[in-house]
Amino acid sequence: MWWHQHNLCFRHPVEEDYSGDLEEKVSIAGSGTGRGSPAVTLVQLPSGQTVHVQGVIQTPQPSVIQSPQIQTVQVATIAETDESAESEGVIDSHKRREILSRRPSYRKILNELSSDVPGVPKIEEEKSEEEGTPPNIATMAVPTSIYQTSTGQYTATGDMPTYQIRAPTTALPQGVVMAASPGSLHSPQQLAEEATRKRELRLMKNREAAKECRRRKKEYVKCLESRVAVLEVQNKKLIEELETLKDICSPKPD
DNA sequence: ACCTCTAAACGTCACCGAAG
DNA sequence: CTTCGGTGACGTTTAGAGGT
Repeated sequence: MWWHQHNLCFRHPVEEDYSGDLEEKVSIAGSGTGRGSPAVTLVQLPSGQTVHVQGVIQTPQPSVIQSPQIQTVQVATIAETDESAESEGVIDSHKRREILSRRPSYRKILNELSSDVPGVPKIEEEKSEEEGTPPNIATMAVPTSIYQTSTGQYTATGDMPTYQIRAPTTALPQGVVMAASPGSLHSPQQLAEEATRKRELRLMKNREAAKECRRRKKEYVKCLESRVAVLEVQNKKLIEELETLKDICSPKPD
């Protein structure tokens, strides 16, 4: 399973897709300066996006590798629970299954990443315009008329593609949802209407959820790309440092 | 101008876990 | 148990690039 791979092997489809060519595509604009200088490095991602990597590389202890390694930690945790499961029984096996079977949401993963890497932006809990709206049927049926995509573009829901327009015309007008109490439904026709209404509502919500999910996924992928770029630079600097130390420490031939 | 290909975005369905 | 939100999978549409 996808998430199994993510946990146990530190492999991730996204990483698999991107890490390979990043090695070639990531270009380092202002390559690392000497030790001690304020190493501000511009890293260009394959997408053209540039990343400043200063904050990440500057660690309190310059010679110690401090990679977040979130996945490794997860593996260790799982291993521990595996051992204790023998003594603790069913409860832990349930938990284990939970960990293994269900992949955390992109928001969770990215937020974990961002807590380890200062340069990584957090995904907002909710979009600001949604925050103010109470969980009330009448208001939540209104899709945002304009929202900003992850690429910074603004999309109006008004200019929908044709296949969206031909969505069932029985859909209620946006923002208006009939509040029919179950007790007031008698005839089969009313029941059918109620079922249709519920279906339309569910579809609409799922539509929005899918959009949001894709947005988060894109953000997550971007985050991983930046992280890869950052780690590449960090790696390069460490190699350079190692070479320098080797030069210093190697016995000189007489 | 017209195809053909491809990447990106979308809508829907099915499934799962969390919450009530 | 039911409801709801998140997400993978799948099929569809669209826009843009490249070839004829």
